[in-house]
Amino acid sequence: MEISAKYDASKIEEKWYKYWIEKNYFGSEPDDREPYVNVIPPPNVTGVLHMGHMLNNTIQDVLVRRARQLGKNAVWIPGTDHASIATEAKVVAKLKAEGIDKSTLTREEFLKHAWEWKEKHGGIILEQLKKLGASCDWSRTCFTMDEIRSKSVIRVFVDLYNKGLIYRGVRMVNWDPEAKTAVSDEEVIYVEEVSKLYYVKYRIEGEDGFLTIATTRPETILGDTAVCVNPNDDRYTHLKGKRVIVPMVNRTVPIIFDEYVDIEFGTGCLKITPAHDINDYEIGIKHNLPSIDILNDDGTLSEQAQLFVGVDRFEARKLAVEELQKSGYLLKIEDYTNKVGRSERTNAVIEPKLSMQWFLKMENLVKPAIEAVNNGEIEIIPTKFKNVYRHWMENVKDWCISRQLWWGHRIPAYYIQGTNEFVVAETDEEALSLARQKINNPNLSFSDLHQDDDVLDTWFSSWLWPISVFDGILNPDNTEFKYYYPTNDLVTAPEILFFWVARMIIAGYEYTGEKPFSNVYLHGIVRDKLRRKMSKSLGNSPDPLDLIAKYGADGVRVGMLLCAPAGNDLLYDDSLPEQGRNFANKIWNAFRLVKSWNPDSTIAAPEHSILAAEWMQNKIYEALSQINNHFYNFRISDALMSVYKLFWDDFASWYLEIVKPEYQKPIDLTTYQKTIELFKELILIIHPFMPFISEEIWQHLKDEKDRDSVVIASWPELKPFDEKLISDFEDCKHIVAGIRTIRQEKNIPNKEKLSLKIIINDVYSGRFNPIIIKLGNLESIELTNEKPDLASSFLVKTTELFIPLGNMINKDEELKKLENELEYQKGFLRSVMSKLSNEKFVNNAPKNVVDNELKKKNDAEEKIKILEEQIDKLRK
RNA sequence: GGGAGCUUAGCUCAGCUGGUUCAGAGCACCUGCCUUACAAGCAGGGGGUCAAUGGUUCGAAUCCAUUAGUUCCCA
Repeated sequence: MEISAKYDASKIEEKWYKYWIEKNYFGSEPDDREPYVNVIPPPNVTGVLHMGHMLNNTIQDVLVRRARQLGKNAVWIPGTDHASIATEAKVVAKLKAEGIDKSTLTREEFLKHAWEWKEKHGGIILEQLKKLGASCDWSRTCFTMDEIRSKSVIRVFVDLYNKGLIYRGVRMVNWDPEAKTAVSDEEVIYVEEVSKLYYVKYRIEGEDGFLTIATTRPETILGDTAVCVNPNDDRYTHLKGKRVIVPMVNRTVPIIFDEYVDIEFGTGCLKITPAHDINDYEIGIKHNLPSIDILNDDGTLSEQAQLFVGVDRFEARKLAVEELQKSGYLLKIEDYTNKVGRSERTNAVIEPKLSMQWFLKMENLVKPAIEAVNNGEIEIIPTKFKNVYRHWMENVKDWCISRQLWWGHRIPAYYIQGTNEFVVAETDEEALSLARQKINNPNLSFSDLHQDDDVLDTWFSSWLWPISVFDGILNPDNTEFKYYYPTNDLVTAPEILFFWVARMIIAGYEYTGEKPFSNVYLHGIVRDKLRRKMSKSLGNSPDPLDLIAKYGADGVRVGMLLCAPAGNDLLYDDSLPEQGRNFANKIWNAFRLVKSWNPDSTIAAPEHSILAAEWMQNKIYEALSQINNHFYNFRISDALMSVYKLFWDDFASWYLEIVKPEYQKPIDLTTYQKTIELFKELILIIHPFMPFISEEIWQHLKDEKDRDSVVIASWPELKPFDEKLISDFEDCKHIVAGIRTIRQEKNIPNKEKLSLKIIINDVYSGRFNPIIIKLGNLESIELTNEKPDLASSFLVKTTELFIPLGNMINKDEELKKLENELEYQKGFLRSVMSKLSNEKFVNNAPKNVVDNELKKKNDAEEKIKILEEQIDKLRK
């Protein structure tokens, strides 16, 4: 069989993914095994796969595949999120491009377009995840707006309302004038921007004097209802009880006194616009001021502004400045840097705006969720995020859950026309019946009811995700929910710790009385080399599918993981997937080598091969114990690094080099079979990280006893390993390296055989001498008491080794080498002695530490003695 | 303004409750090799006063304090 020297991932990935799906290896049904359950953080229906998804889903897939190999009933639930604002914006834009304005459509017509759009684009990411090798149970794919999930959301809303936890109220909200909806605090991004600070004079009523205020938003002067100074500010105490005239609109408003005002900032005099600033709003309530809302929903000025009506707020700012300048009220303009809030979705500047919204009371809901993380029932990894979580939860504010959009779950509140009453119900029928009771009118008809026009925040559906994917809200007694819930590991980015994770924990305790998952694993954000976030606008994000095509899915997975310790950002660079691809190629070539061998049952296994196999087996168990431990601690990149070194360094560079037969010579059957066994164990450990190449090779190596696919084959069982044997082999490696170094120094070709003399002592076991002979290409190893003449020497621990080289020896060079080594050892001994001669150290330090220092002392003295003898001998 | 974190080799990071050879890994780098599994490779090698200062201790990269730089969260 002809096997390519270069591993070509593109040839096999699709084939094996199809095979896994056909065999339904990723499917799961409740049974008597222990379940292992992860839910995908549902990607947005508007999105396409980006690097963040690659990292997130690679980590999940590694965890799920390993759990499956560990014999658990593993299931990974995929799905998507309807993303109210983002999707509505996309659909509006698409319609606009087709010449259709949203305002000309009815709600039903618009939703029809939205669903069409969703059907067409909504599943793209999930399809792309298959290319990555994601082992999701696709038959369980959910969508936050499908029937079960929608009904669950409505059920929960009604329930919380009936519990008195949902209320309707006028509040200052973050208004996105572009999307024309309120957004939550978490969806506002504050960025420092350069703007201007305008100093404006307000005439004091009935006097000639002025008060000067400083503002960044002169257009809001039109909505001023007071001017405020600090009562401790001596400059203004004489103004008590006076009023000022607001420029442009000539309204008189009171001068009020409140310690909120910072005496140092600006002029120490603050204009108060309760309708358009959260702090002003609170002062307004405290001082009983009226609110004048000068803005329309789209960010243009309203009738109430009196001036610039219908003009956009930023244009109005310019006009206001001109007007103030003309009338002489503008004193000066300064450059000023302040933080401006922008909508995460539309990037529009957020307006604080008073409006009627729905809120969820959080105060009591968060309590069990705080407790669960405090007492470790839910672990957050890395733990530093526990603080962040606690801080947010303890200062949580009521959640504004309504959005002025059409795409989403419509709020199930029905207003009874002609009254100020409303009812909240899961269905139209129930609403009607409740409404009839409420106003005591049995003749009320459905046409007298009007359902709230708003929809719920998208997070109000995703916070139920681990429950609702198993229909646990509507049917809490169903078998699947009982079997699969609570889930195990939630893998996501720290960005959505509050948006999503915290709220899922809250919902978990409120609706199931249990945690929704045991571990929250937060990974970093994928950035470019300059630490910039990957973004479309910067153009610094590679297309993941291109990367998969170029480096193979396995290569990309390894690349993402190698550099992604928990909670640390990943600085993406093409060299990462390249390293992954190279690793795949290494595995491939090791396979090619083994495949090329011709086993011969008539040959006896050479001693070096038997020893190598024994060592390799122990080494695998040693590594496996580390790898298992890394997994236990969610140190996925460390686990991968251990696998990488185990395969590349130990198996390929050492083991295979030892057992490799001479060119075109057959290999003994025992070694051949043992090599295949070891290779298979390695493939099993590699599989979670590199599913495709591991399957390809498994298919070639497996025999009748083995499972049909590596996907369902068991993770190797950890067995005890011989640490002394492993450490003896380390000595053997050092000896081989010592020989190679001498070859390189003296320019001795590998083909030329050498001999090695080892001075007999109590510590050197000689156990791996046959291996040293093979790898060092030695004629012989001779154990002796005589230090030979004309030989190059080196030390491994306290064992002296010599390679006789006759007249190739340069005495001066050898002397110099030995003297350098001697100097180093003497210095080392001095530092050890300084510890040992310190009485306090000897008396206070634990015995094992002191003993260790004594051993270091003895070793150093031994080495010094050896080196001095060698130097003496050379000098003679 | 409040809070949290980070600062260890050129880069990205390990280093658990202070004490295994005056600190490890991967990548990068340097030197020599196209040695029929792999140049997407092999063999060998160099490189860090652990941000600074002070303290606790027999002993500090590790604990404490201060300072500087930096990132994030909240307002």
